[in-house]
Amino acid sequence: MSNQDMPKAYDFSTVEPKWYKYWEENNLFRAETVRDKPAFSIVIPPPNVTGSLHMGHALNNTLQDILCRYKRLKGYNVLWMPGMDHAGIATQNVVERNLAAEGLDRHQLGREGFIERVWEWRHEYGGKILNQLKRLGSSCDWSRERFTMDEGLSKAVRKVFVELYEEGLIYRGDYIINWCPRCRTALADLEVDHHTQEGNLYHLRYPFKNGQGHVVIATTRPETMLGDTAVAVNPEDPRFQTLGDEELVLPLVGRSLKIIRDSYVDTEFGTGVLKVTPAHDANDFVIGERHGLDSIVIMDEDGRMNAEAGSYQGLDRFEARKKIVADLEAQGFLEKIEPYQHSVGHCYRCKTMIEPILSKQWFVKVEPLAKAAADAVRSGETRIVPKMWEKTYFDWMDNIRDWCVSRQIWWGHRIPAWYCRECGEIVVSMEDPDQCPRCQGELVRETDVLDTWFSSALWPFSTMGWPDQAPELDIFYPTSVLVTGFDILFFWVARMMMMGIHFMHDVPFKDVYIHALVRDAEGQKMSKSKGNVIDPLTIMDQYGTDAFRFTLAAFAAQGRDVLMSEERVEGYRHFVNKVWNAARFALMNLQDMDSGVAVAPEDRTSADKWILSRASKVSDQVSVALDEYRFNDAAATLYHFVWHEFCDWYLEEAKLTLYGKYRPESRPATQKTLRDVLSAVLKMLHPFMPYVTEEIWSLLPGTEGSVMQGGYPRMEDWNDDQVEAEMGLLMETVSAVRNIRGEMQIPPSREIQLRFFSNDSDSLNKLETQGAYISELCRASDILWEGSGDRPRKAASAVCQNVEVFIPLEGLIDFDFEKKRLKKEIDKTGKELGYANKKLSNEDFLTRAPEHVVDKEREKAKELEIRLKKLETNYERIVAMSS
RNA sequence: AGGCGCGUAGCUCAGGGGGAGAGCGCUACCCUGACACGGUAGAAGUCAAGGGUUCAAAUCCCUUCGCGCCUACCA
Repeated sequence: MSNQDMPKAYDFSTVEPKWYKYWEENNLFRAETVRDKPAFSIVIPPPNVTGSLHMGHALNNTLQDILCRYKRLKGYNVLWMPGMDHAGIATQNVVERNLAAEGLDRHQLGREGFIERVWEWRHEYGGKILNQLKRLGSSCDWSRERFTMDEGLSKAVRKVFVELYEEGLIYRGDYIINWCPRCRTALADLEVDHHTQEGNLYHLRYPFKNGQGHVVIATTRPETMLGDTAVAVNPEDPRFQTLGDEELVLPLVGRSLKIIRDSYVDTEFGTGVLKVTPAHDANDFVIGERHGLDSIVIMDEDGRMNAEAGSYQGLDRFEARKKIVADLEAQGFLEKIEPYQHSVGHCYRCKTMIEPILSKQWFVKVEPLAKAAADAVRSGETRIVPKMWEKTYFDWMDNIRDWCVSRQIWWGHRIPAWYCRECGEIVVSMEDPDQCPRCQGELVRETDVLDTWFSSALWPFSTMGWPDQAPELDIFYPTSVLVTGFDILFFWVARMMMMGIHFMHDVPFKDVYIHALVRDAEGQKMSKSKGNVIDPLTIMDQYGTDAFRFTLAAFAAQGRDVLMSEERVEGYRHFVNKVWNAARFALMNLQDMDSGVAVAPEDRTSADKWILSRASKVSDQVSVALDEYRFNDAAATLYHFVWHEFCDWYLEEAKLTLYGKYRPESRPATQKTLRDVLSAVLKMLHPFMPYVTEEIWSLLPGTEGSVMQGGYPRMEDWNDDQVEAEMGLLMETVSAVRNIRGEMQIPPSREIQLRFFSNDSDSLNKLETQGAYISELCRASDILWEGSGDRPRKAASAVCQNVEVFIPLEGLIDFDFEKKRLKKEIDKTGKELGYANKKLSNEDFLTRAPEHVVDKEREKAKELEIRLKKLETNYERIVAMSS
């Protein structure tokens, strides 16, 4: 393919589709179970089977892909383990909705039938997100794709459950849990979202049994009074010191209530009297335990009142509230209702208001696991990046509560526990038991399934074949890094730490890189309900995957949220196009290149040596940035280098040699330089923009295979500070002349004369050897290298380091304007000099500041002084001219 | 209620003790044989406010104000 086939504008839509297929067909993402290369491994945060790609996924997976592609270039044996999560409640909800559309519900199908339907759904519609990840360019090893409900992972889950049970770290008990009446399941504390909302504080009168008055209690949930088994006051509260052992009568119910003393009661809140409902409030439950109170559950799993609620049985909890309040009022037990704002828990899946209910659930005793997990971070075995998240992690680990792992749904890992009908024995085992080992009685299996996060907690080792012996475990565990958002730090990261350490005796990852959340341009969290969601697929359709990925990387600064806006993506689309056109230029000029030709250092022009030196430094900087997860730095470094050094300066200079205008004999060396630097650029950019770099690579002469093969560019030999300084002066000079041209409104077509003066013959000589560049880049027809001597009288001037340049342009220069321009320069230089001198005259600065800082300041002052003198001389000359 | 983070150019953000930066936008000139998704040049900031530490503070510490987030059992 020649440049004639390369369109002027990069068209991602024709380029992108072919390459992903090529990569997959050539197994370029395949991890090997060999040990002759260093290993680098990442497990993907498994997306939900129900999920579709959103901005969070796009950021998360782009960053992982950048690391994986970068490490592959660096010669690592890379495993990026992909897979999906069965997402218990979410998936069950989706399938139940589909059933509802057919007029069915899951109970009509029965457990087996329903689960079958879920599997059908999973195979037919689930996991479309994986194709979206491919669209994004994710270089996962798809041959190893796993699912949290597949056979191997189910085995791992069962083994972990059984072992923890045998170790006494899993138990079953009555506990107050968060109940979602819509999902009809228990939820872990973490699965409850609290938001403040408007409610009422109801003040109720509870009369004394002896008929002598009443106490007033305050509650936000009056319907729970039906389950009250005591009333509590603070033992320190002076208002209740005279209270004896009188009992109260619970209104509407007639039950006798003791008055207990408990320091939990806040004397400041409400009336200082607390109704105690152990079965429906987490705090009351604790108080009930302390005082040996009865617990009366008054609701069923739908949130309707049960038989314990007497005449209210069958009413929904909110209807019951209305009716109870009305009845209390009618009977004179309602003192007042005041509006009250309070925080109420909602199901994180379906947003239904949760109800705390006492019930029998399975728990993991996590304190010992959490302690080990915290210690592993404290000791540095696992590093959390950025470090600020460590504190959050420790706070949670140190105050952790037991983890309720049973869920009353059907889709998930069914708990491997059996109950004996005869003797009540509980059997937990790897193999399904036939009969009770104690009394040979009939066993029934637990109907609950495990929390989805139970299986994802095992992800780093279950995906690699555990509990079987698998070479992957030896080679790739612990994984190198986990890339994730902080929103699942507790749900997932913390639990993987606990399980990994406990079962693998080693941390699951060496680094945890926590990236930002993606928000919209206003800083709002993107959510469907707010309607501010930007769909990554739409963005990719419009701007191309490479531009999108580069945008994500460029704005993924540590500890900051990413505000996504389309303008930015558009900006980086321009960058992709710039890269494309730089390649187009290169290909036009490399047609006749002899790849085999030997190039000696002296064959190269200064510009060649300069760009090689710059590329060398940039490759180091990008490397260091990526090693430290500073994706935005890496992206910015590349952007600046490619656009503002390679394109703006090098290509312009290379044109002279390539077109035979300057050192035509260096053409082969410049061709080789151009090719080599472009090739290095493609490799460095490849992790960020895989598609366009692969396309250009395939067109570039002298390349073979994929851009991701053959290693990261090694260019340390090209480092050359001297040539960089030389080119620095050239660029400064050219910019100074262009500045004058611009400010003086000298038309670009107008050629000018330049006259250089300097008492430093070395600098002048070096510039002179590059006179051709200067004349081309400044559009100067005539350059005089004068060293010392009389400065031209009618000319604009500039000072660049130790060189002065004059542009004699009688008739074109507005001398008043030149006067103003020079004055501005003089003021600026004078100000800087004053500042430097002030520092240098400060005795404390001279004695206390480090020597190199003082030296630098002295040097600066000296340079500024010389510069100022020259500027002033030139200024006076102009003044003399115009008077 | 505690904890964390953030206030830097018109916008979006880097930087994080010794010369205020980038992208976009804006202004002027230019379709020069890679690119107008482009080129050259330019204007633009009391680095939220106040105090402290230091020879030196946008940067470290404290306070205040504004914004965001996380955690929590005030009925």
